Amino acid sequence: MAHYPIDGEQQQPEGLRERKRRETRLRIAAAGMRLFIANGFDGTTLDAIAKEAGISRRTFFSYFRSKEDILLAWQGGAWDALRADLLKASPDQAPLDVVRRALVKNIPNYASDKMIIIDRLLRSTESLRARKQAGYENQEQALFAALCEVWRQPERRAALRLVAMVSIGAMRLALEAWSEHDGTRPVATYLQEAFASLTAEIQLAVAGSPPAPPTARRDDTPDAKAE
Amino acid sequence: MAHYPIDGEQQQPEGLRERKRRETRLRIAAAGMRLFIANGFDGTTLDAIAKEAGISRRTFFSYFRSKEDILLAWQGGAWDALRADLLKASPDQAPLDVVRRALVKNIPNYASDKMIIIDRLLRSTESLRARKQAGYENQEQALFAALCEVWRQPERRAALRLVAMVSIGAMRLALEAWSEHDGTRPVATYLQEAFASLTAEIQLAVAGSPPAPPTARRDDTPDAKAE
DNA sequence: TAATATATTGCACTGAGTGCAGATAGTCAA
DNA sequence: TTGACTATCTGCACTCAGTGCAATATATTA
Repeated sequence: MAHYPIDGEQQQPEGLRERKRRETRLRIAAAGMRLFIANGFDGTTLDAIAKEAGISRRTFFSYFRSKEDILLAWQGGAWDALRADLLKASPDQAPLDVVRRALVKNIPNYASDKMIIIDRLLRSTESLRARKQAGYENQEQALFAALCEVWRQPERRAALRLVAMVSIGAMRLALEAWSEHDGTRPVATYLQEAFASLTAEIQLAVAGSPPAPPTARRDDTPDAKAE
Repeated sequence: MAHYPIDGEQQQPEGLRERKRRETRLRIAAAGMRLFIANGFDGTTLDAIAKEAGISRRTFFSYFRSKEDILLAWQGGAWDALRADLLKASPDQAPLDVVRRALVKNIPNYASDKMIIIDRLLRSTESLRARKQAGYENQEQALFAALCEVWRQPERRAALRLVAMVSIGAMRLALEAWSEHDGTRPVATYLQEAFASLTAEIQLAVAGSPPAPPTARRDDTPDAKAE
């Protein structure tokens, strides 16, 4: 749940202890990254990272829970700005529109230069790929929670859950396409296209479907009767 | 990619070797499941599983690549029927409608009795949760591939990708809700509601949005200019 | 039955992650 | 500045997942 950004500024006067701790964390993250890029994720041992960062192997685990966490720590950051934008919205607007606008505005923060490198590393191992996916699910939950703060009617919760799913999904596909093209076009373009394409497909489905009231329909076979 | 089902029948006359191999695999999977349920996933060692299944620890790895794979092997199965239904569809129909119908018809196969138990185990550990998520992404890819076989126009690929994302996402949320309520209502209900709710939200967004041609719009800020 | 292919096993190894206890260093009050 | 107090760092020993290798056992086929 805690999202430990790599660098986070604080306003309280900071003791020496806290400063060193922050610096050490940063140093470990940087060392890990350097080694991952040089030798790959699996080719980098914790001993190597600890040595590079100038700490003992044991101490590593008081900063990161696992080797994978180093990589994941480089991912956070843009969420706070996004969340702030969402909370500014009025509940009169359509949730999906609000999220779309907020995402389009903030997605460049997600898609920085190093993101492509991190992304490549995240693809290198099965368990990392899995964790990356899980990260999207966490963002979905966070987005859902934020939406619930704006649209407070309990009867809309299910719909908001869907909106969160669709939005994070669109973002994921946009980032995927962007990363695949090495960031030649801006991410926001892919994202806009995704939302537009989604709308088009839904309207196509509504048009081609039997007269469809906005509530659940009862055609098709609701129970398992397959062959 | 290979989806090793727990039990798969074959038509070729089966040698003794193959039969024993199949039986052993099944025995390991069952032993693992029994122990996971009794002692939890983390509380079950490979030694224990090997002993329970009557094999050596080393042999385990010639049947499963990891402890987690045991759990994931219990998940496959329903995909083939779903795929067959999809390939029957005509390209004149709306993709999203086709997928919705196919999913509603086949989802009971996904949501069997033991699924709830497996699901509970999959939630127990972070890395398992991550793998479960990754599983959905694989299904998304598989669904996308199937859709591309029916709607062959290359210019629709992006839209089909979106349809796959939305559909698997809706399925995921439906299964989640179903599992959370211990399967009291049929899964198909949740799924229908998800699709209906999704359609409603999109139409809400289209209605409240500035006059929106079906292609990407140019309002909002397409490039990084945030604060 | 003999020759060959494949499965099983034990052994030794690497590497991630944890518990514990002692050393080290920052903090704060007198 | 000193001296308690507390958080952090470290080494050590341990568990467990997973792998490479070579020897053995079992199935297949001629």
